[in-house]
Amino acid sequence: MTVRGASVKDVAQAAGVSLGTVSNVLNRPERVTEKTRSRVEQAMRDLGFVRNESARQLRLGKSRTLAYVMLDARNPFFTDVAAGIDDAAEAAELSLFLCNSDNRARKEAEHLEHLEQQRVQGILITPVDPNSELLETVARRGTPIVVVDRSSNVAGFCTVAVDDVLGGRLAVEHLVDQGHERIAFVGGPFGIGQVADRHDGAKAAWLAAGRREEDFVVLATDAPTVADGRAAGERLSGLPKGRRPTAAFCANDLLALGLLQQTMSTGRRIPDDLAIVGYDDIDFAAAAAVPLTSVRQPRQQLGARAAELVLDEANNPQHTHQQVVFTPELVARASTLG
Amino acid sequence: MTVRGASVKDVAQAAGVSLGTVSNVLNRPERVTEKTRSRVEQAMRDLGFVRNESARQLRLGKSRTLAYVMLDARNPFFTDVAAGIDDAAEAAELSLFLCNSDNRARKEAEHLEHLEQQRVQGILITPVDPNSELLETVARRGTPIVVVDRSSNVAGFCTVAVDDVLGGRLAVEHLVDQGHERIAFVGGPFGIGQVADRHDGAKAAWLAAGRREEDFVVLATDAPTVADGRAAGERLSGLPKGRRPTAAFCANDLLALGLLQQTMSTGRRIPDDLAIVGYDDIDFAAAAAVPLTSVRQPRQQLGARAAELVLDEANNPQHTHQQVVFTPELVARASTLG
DNA sequence: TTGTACGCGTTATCAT
DNA sequence: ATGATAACGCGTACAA
Repeated sequence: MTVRGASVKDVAQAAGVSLGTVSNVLNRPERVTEKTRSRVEQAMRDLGFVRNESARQLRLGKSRTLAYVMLDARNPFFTDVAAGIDDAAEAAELSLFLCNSDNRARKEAEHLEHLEQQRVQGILITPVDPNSELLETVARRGTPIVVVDRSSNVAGFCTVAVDDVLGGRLAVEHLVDQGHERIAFVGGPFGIGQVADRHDGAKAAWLAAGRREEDFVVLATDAPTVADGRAAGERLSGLPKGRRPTAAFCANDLLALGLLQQTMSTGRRIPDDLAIVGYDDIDFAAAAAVPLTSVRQPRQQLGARAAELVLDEANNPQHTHQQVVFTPELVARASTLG
Repeated sequence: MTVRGASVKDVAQAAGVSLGTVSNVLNRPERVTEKTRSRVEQAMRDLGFVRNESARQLRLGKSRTLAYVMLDARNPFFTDVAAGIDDAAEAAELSLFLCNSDNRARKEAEHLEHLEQQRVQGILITPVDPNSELLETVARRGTPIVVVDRSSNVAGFCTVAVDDVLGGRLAVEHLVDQGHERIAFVGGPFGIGQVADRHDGAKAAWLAAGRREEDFVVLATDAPTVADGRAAGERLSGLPKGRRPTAAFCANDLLALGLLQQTMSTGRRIPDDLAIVGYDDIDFAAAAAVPLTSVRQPRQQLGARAAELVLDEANNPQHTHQQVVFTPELVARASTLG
């Protein structure tokens, strides 16, 4: 019964109606008699008819799709952002496609170009490099773009970000308040803007508090992952006791959780032997064995707001670009509170 | 300079060549003189030309896309599976789009239909209900489908799964080996096949070990999340000491981590006061403060194998459907080892 | 290199 | 209410 790739024509023929009627059944069912409509629908089922979105889009000029190009699909922070976007997309009756750039510029570029060629309604992206030319080019060519979780020097699109410098500052001010006199910053690579900003805010706060530069120890990691957090923990343990920091601020919660686990597994206690502050406040942070103090970003809101902006650009001719900056917030928990 | 939606025609005109030549520049650049080619390319840049994937696809009949419809994009297990798929997609030079059904049949159906209409090369899916008619229908209409992490009674597509009944059994046999005489199963909703199978395997193993049915306590949860794991922990604490299980097997690691955290936060010790076994062996499991014993599924392999199968179905006329079942493996860690 | 038929659904027009 | 027909959107492939 089923025919590979039945078209509207085939359906019309099978149902004994004209092509226009089939189209009406699909797009304006109220104009068709109950009886003929059900006959057409039966024919569609019999033939296994599937509307060809390409042909449709070609005619209509736009798709019903939004896309989010994620920096790291395995980091809960980004999937939470995606959830915020998804809610907004659903409300607008669009489907959301998630693409993972996996922190690689090449893959990101391929996704961007592919999406652009698909004529998606808009692209949300947490880019490897927010100042990349390609972003600007794609925006200029006409696809609405919103950069999520980064601001950018480049014009041509909206950005929705959280003030990472401030976040770094909040973390360190908290540690200073707790009386720490030597701390570590754990994070990397510094090519990731979020990491660099958090570091800069942290260091500035440290110096502003009158602490010494040499008491701000930087432990650079290859990637902001749990595994690297554990590795950083091993390096910390290796330091002579006198030079060992009493607290660590990690560029994200994955690093913090790795560090926390490594520290506890060697019998040291948190926060007595080492206080830890993370960043992002992912669900796993509060659920850690020693609940993690973390800098919270409004991640779902970040996504939702970004989606709003991209839809506005897609639909509102009066749209003007804007840079939204949310304020992070420190959530103090047991990992720093004696 | 940039014109909204310049087409090959516009480019041809601007470059002073024919439409066919532009097409050649795009698809068979070697057939075009260096000189005209660069002239055409310059025109493309000037006009901001973007290839229209719809028109292309319409002509070629297929897309360069693979899609994975995930049951829960926020569960690390599924993002790990997605990573496995992504590697395979990349090797085949296809882009992978991730869609999140968020465990809702309606959303899943919309994604499926949309993807089908897009004529994606294949759909990988961890379905809400592997026996749903829609899956079979989509497969019958011609889109290659592979069901991931579930087997199905329905014919018409390949499945790649892990033996969840066996997984449940391994978990409980381990607990029996450790001498536990009363255990809890934490999981739900039971409408999720994975949950039901793990429960069934667990219970069967318990009875097979000669333990009593009433010593197998079921704590049903609303969702397999960290928050629900914590809630289950509170219910456990509420049981009178004599009737309280000494071990818990959780339907996934999220539940286990929640339970672990709640237990420790009330000063009880793991595994002395409560032994815990999780399921999936996500990265966070080993990184928990008390490293979690868990049933490991080969999640990246699961994804990679599924991608292979869907590509085989898409490209090999001799393709025959197959049901692949991987074997899970218990990874014993401190959360059960005294 | 060029010209042109083609893929397929949408929409409009005129006729029945 | 439905039929018949054609123009359209745009890139591709192939004959000339």
